[in-house]
Amino acid sequence: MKRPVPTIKEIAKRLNISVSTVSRALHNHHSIGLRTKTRVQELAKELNYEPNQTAIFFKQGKTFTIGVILPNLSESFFSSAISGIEDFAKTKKYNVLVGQSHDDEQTEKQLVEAMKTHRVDGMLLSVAKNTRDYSHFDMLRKYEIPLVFFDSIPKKQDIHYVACNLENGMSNAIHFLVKRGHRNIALINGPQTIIASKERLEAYKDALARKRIKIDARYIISTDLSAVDTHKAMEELLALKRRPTAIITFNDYVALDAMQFAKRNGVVLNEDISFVSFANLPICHYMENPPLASVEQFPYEQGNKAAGILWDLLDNPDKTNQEYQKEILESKLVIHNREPQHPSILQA
Amino acid sequence: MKRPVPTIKEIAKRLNISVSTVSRALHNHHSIGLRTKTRVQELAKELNYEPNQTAIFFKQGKTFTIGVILPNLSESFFSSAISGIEDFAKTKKYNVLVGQSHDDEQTEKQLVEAMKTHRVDGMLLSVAKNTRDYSHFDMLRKYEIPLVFFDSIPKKQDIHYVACNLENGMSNAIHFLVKRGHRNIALINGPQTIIASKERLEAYKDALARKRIKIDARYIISTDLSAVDTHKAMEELLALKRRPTAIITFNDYVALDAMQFAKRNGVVLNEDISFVSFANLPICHYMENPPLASVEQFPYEQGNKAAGILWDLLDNPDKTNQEYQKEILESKLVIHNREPQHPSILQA
DNA sequence: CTGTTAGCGCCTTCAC
DNA sequence: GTGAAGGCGCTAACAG
Repeated sequence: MKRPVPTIKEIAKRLNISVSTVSRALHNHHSIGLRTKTRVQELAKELNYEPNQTAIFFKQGKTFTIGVILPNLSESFFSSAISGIEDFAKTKKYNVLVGQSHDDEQTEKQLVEAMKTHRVDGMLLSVAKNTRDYSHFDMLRKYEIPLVFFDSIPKKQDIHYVACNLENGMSNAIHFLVKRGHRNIALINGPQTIIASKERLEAYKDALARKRIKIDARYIISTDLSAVDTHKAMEELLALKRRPTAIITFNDYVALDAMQFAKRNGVVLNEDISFVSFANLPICHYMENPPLASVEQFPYEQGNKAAGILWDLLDNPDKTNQEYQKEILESKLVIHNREPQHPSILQA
Repeated sequence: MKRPVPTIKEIAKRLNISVSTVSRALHNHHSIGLRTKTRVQELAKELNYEPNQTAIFFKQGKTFTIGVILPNLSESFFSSAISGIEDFAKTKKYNVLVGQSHDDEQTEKQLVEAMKTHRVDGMLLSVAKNTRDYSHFDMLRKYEIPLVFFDSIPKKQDIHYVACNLENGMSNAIHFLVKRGHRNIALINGPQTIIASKERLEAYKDALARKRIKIDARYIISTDLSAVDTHKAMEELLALKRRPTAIITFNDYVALDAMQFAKRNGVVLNEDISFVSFANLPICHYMENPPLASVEQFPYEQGNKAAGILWDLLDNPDKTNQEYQKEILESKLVIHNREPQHPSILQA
């Protein structure tokens, strides 16, 4: 025979006072006499009273939950980002619902739908690689569910977002390489359909131009980021008469694939060809010949800021469809040293 | 001037029928005439009616949300596990709340508390490395919130859990090494305080015994899993007169640290000393000299099964404190080939 | 200072 | 086949 879960009603009955008094007493409302207040609070403690959140969610029309949809937690970029989000959410007593789109548009849409149904107060989203249609984002707007993008941003007006400007990082990267005597610098880029590739490409061109280095179209290759495609790209580059002496890759994974291929084809890594990439994965610290440097994109900070913007929107719902907040972090080139930065460990 | 969000009340008013009729019509209740049913459903569609989940949560006293607390999403083990959880949850229309304890007991407790407050229907948890006190788990039991552990299990009776039996994997590993002629096989283990270390140690001893190899205490070293501690362990091992020719490490990260140290000290990896580890990180595929093999612990499956058990408990709440469900997967040795298994890519 | 009351959206007896 | 009414737990407007 278990006692029913205590409610304010229960407390009220036991104390022969009204529920509203109990409610106010529990909230330390000033209009409640000290005597009753303490009586209520003591009984509440004694009964292990805890407000029923579902009732409060209902009443307030809020769930104190934000939804986060991102491509893939297995990428350290995103697991860092979610830490940034989580840490912010914690300070605001918000909880975090996650969903992985696995870079699939359909899955992304389903997740958006599921989270809308669950009535999250707002959402953070990093767009899946193959998402072309943005109707689910418009839908959220119609429902006035604030949405803040981070890292992977749709080509779309009037959105809130946090992203990392790659120009600076790319410019640093080129500068770094040129200073080391490189003039033949290739770029293994991602698919042309995604914004991130465009940005890299433009930054690459700009940076070379500023160094007065002529752009060679054969040095610029788009891939779908798969290992095979990267290998093909490398094959092309290695076959060139004027072989590049340095290669900048879309991200560290691509760099790994590229380097693996190069090595198998007799290239001495970072001597014959130097590599620089984007993202700065922790595993680079374990490699014998990691890319010489990576452009850091601050995932933790992006997540954290995105959550901050969302928080701001939740606070001022009117803003949601008015002023669009954009936050742009500056990327930065990180020269790799070989000392291992230990990734957080233990898996038991 | 925006219309209010449509409710069944609204629909009822417009159709001049009662809310209960609307409610039943929307649920396809048999006692509702076809005419009214379709009228209701059409209007509902037209108004874009959607039931207010928070109201339903409230009414049903459920949130259709499960909480997942794990040490660290940055470990690929856990990001796989969460995929397993997410995939299961999706089939049951459950959502997943996540929290990272960062292997800290206090954080873990706070997360448990926060999720309890949020009224998750149940929780999945992988215990933080330094958690000694289990009062938060008992607390959940008192609140009758079902809890299923996975991977990292507390030393505690009467719990539901999914774990991976390391015996098989360890036995395979030893067999693998012995077959290659090794007799001097060391173990760099984790901290003695955690169960996972104990399991490994016992399995190691058993497996050696079965091979009739005498156990040398100097071959067994406990570390706190940090890089420095691993390096120290390696130093000790390398200093032995009878140097080990093979080393089994607690996990891949430890293996990486150990190998890095060994290499710097002139050891030719996997020739002078062969390495075998636990976990099978994807990055191993990119290494020039990865551990020869890893004991796979099936994180996706563990997460998936744990979610399944939780689902079962949610369905039969009486079970929660009665039959304790334990699911034990068999670990398996995976011989590394060098072909890259591409980790899911893109970060833009 | 405290109590009364209404109502959030939905579901579910119970009654017609 | 349909409607009326009550209630889930909590808050807040209004009334003393």
